[in-house]
Amino acid sequence: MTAEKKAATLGAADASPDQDWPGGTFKKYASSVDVARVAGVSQSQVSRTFSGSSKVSESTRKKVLEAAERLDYRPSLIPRIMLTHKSNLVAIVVGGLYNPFYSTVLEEFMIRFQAAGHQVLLLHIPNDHALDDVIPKLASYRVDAIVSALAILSPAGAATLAKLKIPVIAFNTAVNNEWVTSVSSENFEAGRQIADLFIARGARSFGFISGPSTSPASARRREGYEERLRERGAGPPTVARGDYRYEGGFAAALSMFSGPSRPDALFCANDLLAIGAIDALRERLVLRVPDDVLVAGFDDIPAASWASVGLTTFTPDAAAMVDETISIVLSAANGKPLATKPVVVSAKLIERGTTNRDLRS
Amino acid sequence: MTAEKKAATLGAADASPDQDWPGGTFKKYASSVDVARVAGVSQSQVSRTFSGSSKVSESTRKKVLEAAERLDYRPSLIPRIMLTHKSNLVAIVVGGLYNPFYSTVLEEFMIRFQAAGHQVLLLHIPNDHALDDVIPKLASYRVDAIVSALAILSPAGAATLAKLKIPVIAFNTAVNNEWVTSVSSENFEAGRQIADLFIARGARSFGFISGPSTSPASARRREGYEERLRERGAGPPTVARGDYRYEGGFAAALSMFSGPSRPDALFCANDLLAIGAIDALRERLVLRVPDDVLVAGFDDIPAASWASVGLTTFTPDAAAMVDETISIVLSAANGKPLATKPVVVSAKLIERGTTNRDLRS
DNA sequence: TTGTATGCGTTATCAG
DNA sequence: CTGATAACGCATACAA
Repeated sequence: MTAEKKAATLGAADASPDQDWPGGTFKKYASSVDVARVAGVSQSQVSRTFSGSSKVSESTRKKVLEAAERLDYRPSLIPRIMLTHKSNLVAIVVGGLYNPFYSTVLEEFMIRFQAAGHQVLLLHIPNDHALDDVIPKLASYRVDAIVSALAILSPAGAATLAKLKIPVIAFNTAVNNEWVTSVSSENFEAGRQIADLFIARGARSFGFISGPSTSPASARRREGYEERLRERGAGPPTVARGDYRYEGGFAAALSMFSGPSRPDALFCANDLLAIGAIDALRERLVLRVPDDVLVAGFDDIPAASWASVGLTTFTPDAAAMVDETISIVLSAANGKPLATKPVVVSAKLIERGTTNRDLRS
Repeated sequence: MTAEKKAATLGAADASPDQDWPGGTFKKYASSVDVARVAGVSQSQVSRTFSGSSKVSESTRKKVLEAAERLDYRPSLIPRIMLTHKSNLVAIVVGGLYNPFYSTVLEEFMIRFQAAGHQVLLLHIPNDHALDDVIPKLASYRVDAIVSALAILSPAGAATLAKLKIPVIAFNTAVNNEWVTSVSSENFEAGRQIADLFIARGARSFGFISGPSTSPASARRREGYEERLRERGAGPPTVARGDYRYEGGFAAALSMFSGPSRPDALFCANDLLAIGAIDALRERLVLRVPDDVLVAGFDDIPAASWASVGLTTFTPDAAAMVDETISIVLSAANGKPLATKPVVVSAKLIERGTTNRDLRS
């Protein structure tokens, strides 16, 4: 009876399998069964024609292709996911796309994943706390792997992710556990390097504008900076807290330079903060950069190399980081266990005009 | 026999349904059947417990939840897609995330779609030509709708998309057809407004730096600008072609001001171009902005309001555009036909220091 | 309230 | 080379 009914239904569908019906029923997609009927072959042959692997006679192939064309048939990937337990879906979790560093990296990821035959499921997490909201989605769509491109990912957040038993690659945050591997840039060493540069350029007193208090990257950069300053016999830096945004850098610089200690070198946890600080210095405090204050950032966002900015900063080897991440994801997606050792990519110091008058355009 | 075998398999799985097996077999996710067995109830009851709608006795419910917890069970959405023909997946197709305008909009979309219970499948298209590569993916994952946030979408590209018979919303590009609706900002009128502003600020000769030649938005902005200049009795603007990027604006300004005609007002098709042009003017040509040249852009990206930039520009009402897009997508996802009339949202002129000395910080 | 049976659109296996 | 048929994991109509 069911077969009967189906035959009738599809008899009608033959002519127009994806149109409105009198009753309002709407058959959106033709299935391989529909195509098979129109082509006069078995459903298996349709499947084989489209999967390409098996061999199908030329005549059958032609019939199938014609029917498929007529019916606008597109094979669905959904059933395949059920069979193979692989969705070919990779989740990328992002926080602040306002930071050009992350949007650039995201774009790079998309391009690379697409090239590798994976699709990207994009998720947004405003803060670590909201992680719980997206966890269910991640599992429900059976994503093969998760890339966390969050500026902030706490160990607790990482633990939550690990419960999913889906491989997680933490991009730019050095957290690790059984299911979480990290790919991040060298932060501590960068802090040390910039301290040396500042001193070489003649600075005597130092400042630091941090990211959010919960950012491990910001903390590491600061630690390296402070350690090296200590080693070189300089006093500890004055510290103000920013939020990784332009406005935060602007405000932090304003308050820092309204205080008693006015550093003559300022390291900021990222470029947006640094640009905000420079603007506060130049436009509001009428201080000259680099003549009165040296400034450096981290990320090498496009604006850092604008002629009007010329910001000394660190270029994380984003290409290498993306490469590493992709290869980890691909092997994880192939079922191989995660290599648990964290990957650390070095960041290269780029000196521009904000620490060197000779480099001003 | 099959049942026999399955029982055996799952007998083992009971204890550890998602662990490595001696043979290397790996059962990643527990299914509702597994949970049912452990809980000692039928699979239907598990389904009912998790769908929430039907009524399940408290005792059954508790047994199911306990078993699910033990097995780390997460219902899969995949079968549901097969049943309902709705994936709850919305594809967002992006091109240049290097433009902060688009990355900001993308972030807004993600937040809104997630709140509405949809997931975002992100696709990248470097150029209109590459559209064909992603079309199959779009159909294969049975996305409910497609949002095209491409800076450039040709009518031909739109036609290609339409063949999918999936509702498409073209964001910021005014192309339309049976399956493609557009939500874009008012471009022509903006061009007219900026012409008036330039004239009011005393400009006599005019320039325009365009986006890529294929960008309809750029073309419309230019048309409005030229029309109004003509109406006001000014000569036609000198035109140079950029590419929507900082570097393009920089180079275009350089070449334009090396030529015979040096405009004293310059309208750029977007903010990145404008900022590049300003830097070329100030840093390389030693011209003052706004004293020697007035400059305006379009998009109101964050950098436009930086103290060091202070760019006069147009704010597209991005929130309203996203709102409109979301509501179209949601109704389309509910099976309603597309309302085919294009939506146009006005953009608001924001005057800052690059056209007005009094507004310099 | 609970259990049984069926279908969704593929791929894979196994006979012809 | 081709065609049946059995899964995959869930939702749901139907029977109990």
